[in-house]
Amino acid sequence: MSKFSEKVLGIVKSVPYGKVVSYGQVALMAGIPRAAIQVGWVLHTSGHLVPWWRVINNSGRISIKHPEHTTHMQKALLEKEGVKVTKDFRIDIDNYRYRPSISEIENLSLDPQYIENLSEKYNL
DNA sequence: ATAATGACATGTT
DNA sequence: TAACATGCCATTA
Repeated sequence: MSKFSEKVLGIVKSVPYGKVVSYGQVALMAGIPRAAIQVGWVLHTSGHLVPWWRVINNSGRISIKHPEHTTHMQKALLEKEGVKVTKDFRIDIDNYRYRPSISEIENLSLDPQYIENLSEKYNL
């Protein structure tokens, strides 16, 4: 298990009930800004340990390629937490996005430039 | 070591 | 809004 995987799992675990994050945001918080797809890989392989359904893509959609069940299951899981998901799997991500606190960001021991990126991109 | 694969992001049509 | 192209990097073959 790589450090990247451990960080990703830790971050996803810290996403509170009823909130969501984007793959890109998780990647950035893990210290590798453009590794969004690797976040997906980690969740795919080790996702049973963490609230993977709170991770969606940055356009506010559930874009899991896996046919059938998983997308519907994710929709159901999110709705159970009070997150509105439309029939075509759209989510108001700005409204539901998890914005980590300063202390949580410091916990990740990120480079200062990444912290700046975070606040710029996601309006922390 | 190289090449292919992916639960993605971003910018351009 | 959607579709396409390119960039990215951990993992696997």
